[in-house]
Amino acid sequence: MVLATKSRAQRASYHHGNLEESLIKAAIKLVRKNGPDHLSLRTAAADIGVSPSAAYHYFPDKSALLNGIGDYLFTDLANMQEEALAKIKGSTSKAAKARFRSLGEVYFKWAMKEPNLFRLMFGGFCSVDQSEPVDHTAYKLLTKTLDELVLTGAMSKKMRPYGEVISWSSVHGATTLIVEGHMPSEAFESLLDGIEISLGMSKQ
Amino acid sequence: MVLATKSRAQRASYHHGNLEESLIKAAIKLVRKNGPDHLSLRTAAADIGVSPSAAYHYFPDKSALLNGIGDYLFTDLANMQEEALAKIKGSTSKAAKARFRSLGEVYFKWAMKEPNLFRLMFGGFCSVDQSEPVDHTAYKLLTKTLDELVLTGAMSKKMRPYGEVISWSSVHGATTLIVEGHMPSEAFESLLDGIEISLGMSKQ
DNA sequence: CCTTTTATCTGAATAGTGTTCAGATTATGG
DNA sequence: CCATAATCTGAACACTATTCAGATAAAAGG
Repeated sequence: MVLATKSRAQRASYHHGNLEESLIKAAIKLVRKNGPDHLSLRTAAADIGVSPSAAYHYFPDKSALLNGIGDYLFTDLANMQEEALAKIKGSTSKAAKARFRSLGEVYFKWAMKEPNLFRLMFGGFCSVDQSEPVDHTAYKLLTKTLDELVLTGAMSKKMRPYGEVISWSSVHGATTLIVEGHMPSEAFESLLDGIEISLGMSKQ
Repeated sequence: MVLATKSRAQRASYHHGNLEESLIKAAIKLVRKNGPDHLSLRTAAADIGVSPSAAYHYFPDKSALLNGIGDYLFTDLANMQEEALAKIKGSTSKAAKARFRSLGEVYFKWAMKEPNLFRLMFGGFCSVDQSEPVDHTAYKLLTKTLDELVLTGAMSKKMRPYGEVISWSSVHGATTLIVEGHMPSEAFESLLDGIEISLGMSKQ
C-alpha cells in the first residue's frame, strides 16, 4: 500500500501514458519471481502505481494479460535465435551444423535462465492461435536451418521429413524435463549429440 | 454452501474416515475440469462435505495436496505402461520394437485423455524428488525396453547411450507441444517413426 | 480561450481464495 | 466408564479477480 501510493505520487500525471506495456513489463517481473500461477493483477498494477481496475481498460481479464506476456516472450525467444543464427556465417556443412546446434542451445539456455517465463509460454498459461498451424518466427528459422543442412549435405535426405518434429520435440522435451527437475541438466548436450547422429550428421 | 451442508448430512459420522484419499480424489476431479492452476482447496473440501480447515490436518498447505495428487498420477501412468508392456509378449526384435512403441503411445494417449492432469505432473505444480535422480517405475520400464531392443538386435549398440534421453525427451516434448496446441496431433506417429529410424531400428 | 466530449483512471463493493487457531466433537485405550 | 488423543468445525485475516458508478484530465470543437 505504501509502495502503491508512493509510485502514484511519482507518476507526474493522472493518466499513466502507456499503461498496457508497463503492465506487461511489471507482470513479467512478477512471473519471473513467483511463477505464472501466482501472478497477481493487483500487485502488478500496484507496482506501477495504478489502481487494480485500471488494468481492465486494456485487458478484459487476467488471462488476457498472460496472453500479452506470452506474445512478448515468444518474439523475444525468436529474436535470440535469429541473433544467434546471424553470428554463424558461411554455407559449409560445418556452419549449417553449428547453426542447427545453436538453435537448440539458445532454446535451452533461454529456458534455464528464465524457467518461470518459459513455463508461462509453454505451460498452458497463454492461449495459442489454433487457427493457423505453426508459423512462428522460431519455427521458420528451424525449417530454414534444416533445409540448409540437407543442401550442404550435412543431413541425409531420408531424415528430412522428420526434421522439424524430431528436433523441436526432443529439444523442447529435454528442456522442460530438465527445467522441471525430472532430468539432469548434463543430459541436454548428450541429447544434441544423439540428435546429430540420428539425423545423419555424424560424419564431418 | 447448500451442497456442503448436504454432503455433511450424508456423511454418517462426524469423523470422515479416510479424508486424505478422499481429498486427493476430489481434487483430481477438480483439476481434471479446471486445470492445476485454479484448483481450490475449499471447493475440494466442500465436495466431500468437510470444512476447509479439515484439509490442513493432512496437508500442510495447498502445494502439499498437489504433491499428493502428483504421486497418485505418476504411479497411475506407470501402471498403464506396465500393463501395456505385459500385453506384448515374446523376445523377438519385432516384439521388442512393439513394446518400445507402445511405451510412447501410452504416454501420449494418457496425456491426451487427461491434459490437465498431465499438466499437473510435468508443469511444475508438484515437486520432484531432486535428491535421487530419475528412478521412477516408468523410467525403469524404458531402460529395460531399450536393453531388450539391443539384445534382440533391433537397435544399434552405438545409439544405446542416447536411448533414454532421446526417446523420453522427444516423446515428452511432442506430447506437451501437442497437448498445449503448438503442434498438430498427427505429428506424434510421425515422430515415433522418425525415432525408430533414428535409433537404428529401421530394418526389421 | 473556453467548453464539451471522450479516454482514462479511481474507490468501493462483491464474491471467492489460502491459511490459522481456539474450541467442539467423537473415537480410542486404560 | 472415563480420560486422552485424534479429528473436524467456525470464525477470522489477509489476500485475490472482477465490476461499475463516478472522478479526473486530455483532446476536440467552437
